[in-house]
Amino acid sequence: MAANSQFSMALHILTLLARAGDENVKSECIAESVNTNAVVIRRVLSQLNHAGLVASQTGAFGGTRLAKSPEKISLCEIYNAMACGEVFALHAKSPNQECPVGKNIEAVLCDLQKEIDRSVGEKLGQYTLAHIIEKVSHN
Amino acid sequence: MAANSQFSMALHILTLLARAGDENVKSECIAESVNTNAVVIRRVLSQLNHAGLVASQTGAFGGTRLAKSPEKISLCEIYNAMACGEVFALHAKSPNQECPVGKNIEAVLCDLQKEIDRSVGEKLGQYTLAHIIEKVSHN
DNA sequence: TGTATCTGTATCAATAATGGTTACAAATAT
DNA sequence: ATATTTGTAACCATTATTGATACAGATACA
Repeated sequence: MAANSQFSMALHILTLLARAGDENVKSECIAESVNTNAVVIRRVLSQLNHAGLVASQTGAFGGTRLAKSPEKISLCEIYNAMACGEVFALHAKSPNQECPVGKNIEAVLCDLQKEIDRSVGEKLGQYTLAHIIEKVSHN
Repeated sequence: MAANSQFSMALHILTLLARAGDENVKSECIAESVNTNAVVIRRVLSQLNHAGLVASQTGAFGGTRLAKSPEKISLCEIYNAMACGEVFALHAKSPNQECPVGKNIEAVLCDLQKEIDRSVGEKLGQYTLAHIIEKVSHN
């Protein structure tokens, strides 16, 4: 497949967990809603775990639940947890350093990239998981 | 290769064209500065052509030059010309429509995606090619 | 203690996107 | 006419994502 849909999956998963409250939710159960394989879900959950957004338990009656309340989880946190990368990529191979443009363009692009990424983070930071849950419930 | 660096290449190319003024620049010449193949450059130029940002001439002494002054080319126009897609992707496969979350999450994500993309466009729209040229020259 | 259950992760296959390369038709200046 | 240059098609290599199987380790419970 092509484009990275992990952020979308993460929002879907977190919405499901929020609705389950304190209950542990199994990856198999989440996979049914997302319509994919349970391992794909566990891979996303692993990243959300490391970011401290969810808590998982192994063993019988194990599963995953939210580690923070939905109001305290910003979409920016989720986006960063998934390490989705940047809005645009820099040159694949370094440009010709003997050309005045080639020599300087990388630094300029890098600054621009950081600014755009920061802008996306700020925009995402305006919303929390609670907002998403509310919109999903109102449709 | 992995990430899409066409927007970076486009900015590099347009900066080179701006410096050449009225002169036609050959794809081979641009390729040397970008450190890639001339066909890769012509592929990017083709998109910039369709967007009306550059004008190309075939034949001997042909090449490409800017179609508008750098002050009148916003980074948003360039970004859109490259059709780089979206900041994040929606679900690869449609979620389970029998699940209340699966049924509604797609529309919510689609709205969010549009809002984030619009935000990126606005941020990029704050700059023009002239800004990039100036920064490249000042380093 | 033994069993069933569930996570975490390694591994492999399938698909798709990007970039690099060669090739060649069409256009154009001289 | 000839040389030059663009515009594309076609193909390959590399890489990222997703999907799937397998299994070790953890855990609840009888």
